[in-house]
Amino acid sequence: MKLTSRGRYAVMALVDLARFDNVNPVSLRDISLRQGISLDYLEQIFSKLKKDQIVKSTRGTQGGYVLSKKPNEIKLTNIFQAVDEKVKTVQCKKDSKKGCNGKATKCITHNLWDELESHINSFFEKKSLEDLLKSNKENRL
Amino acid sequence: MKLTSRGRYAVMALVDLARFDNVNPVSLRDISLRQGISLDYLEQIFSKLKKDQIVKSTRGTQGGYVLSKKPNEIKLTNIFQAVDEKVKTVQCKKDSKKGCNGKATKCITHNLWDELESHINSFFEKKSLEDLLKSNKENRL
DNA sequence: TACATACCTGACTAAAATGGTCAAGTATAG
DNA sequence: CTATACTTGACCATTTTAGTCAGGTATGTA
Repeated sequence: MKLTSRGRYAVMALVDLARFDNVNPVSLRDISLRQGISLDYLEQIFSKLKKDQIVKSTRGTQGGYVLSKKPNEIKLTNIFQAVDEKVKTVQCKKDSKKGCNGKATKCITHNLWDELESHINSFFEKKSLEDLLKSNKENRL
Repeated sequence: MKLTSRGRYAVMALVDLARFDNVNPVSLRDISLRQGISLDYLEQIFSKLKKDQIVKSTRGTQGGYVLSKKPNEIKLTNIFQAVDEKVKTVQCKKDSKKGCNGKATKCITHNLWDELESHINSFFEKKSLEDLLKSNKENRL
């Protein structure tokens, strides 16, 4: 089980964005330079973030991205969901041949993964962008 | 972020094993048939479990595997560790070019992943094979 | 002793996911 | 009208996953 770097980049970029969008929109180019993430890759990620209305965009010179909500309203769940970084443990739906179809007869460990999933998600649901900003006040890059 | 099926199979197989090893060793062939997991794949998995002393093996006719500890002494952490199913969130060690080398200058989200990791691991450390056996008493396959 | 059973080992592979790059746009501020 | 910056979609190399396959080796039983 591992986290992909897409999810990590998304969070890094948004924290960066939250720090700098006070006045003007922030360009991906700036984020790319500051965080060391490929510009092209950032564009992919932000198109997803936009589709889920986590950020808004302005085109043209001086354009860029802005958060569409307040930092404390953006939870990690939202971010991960947007970039397809979902916590998926079991996919028993397909294995219907061997008893686990998610309905009547569950495989022996089915409940376990359900529990795990909600355990992880509860972590993501509590943490907001604001929390990350705060914990970075001291430990500033 | 997802769990691989190797980890899932390992847990399924061990629960199965725990249920049937009261008298004789359990052959992988039986587990394979009951759980619908390829025998060859099971062998790979059990060689790892054996290396970490979670199971013991007996060769020859009537041979098979037995747990080397009591079900309540086998935590999920142990199982996952054995089959290389480790929770790894960030690998910042290599990205040393951009500030995060895990030491002095951490990347903005470094602490976050550390927190996440221990949150997940605490779940795995609490759950033992015995817990799974119990919760399967009612919900028996 | 032979043979079937079951563990043991390592090489190999198809398919999917990951982590990007590249190319060709479109919109807009100045 | 031009530079900037978002937008879209195709493409690709590498790695990981989830196995398969082909050989073993050990051992209880007949």
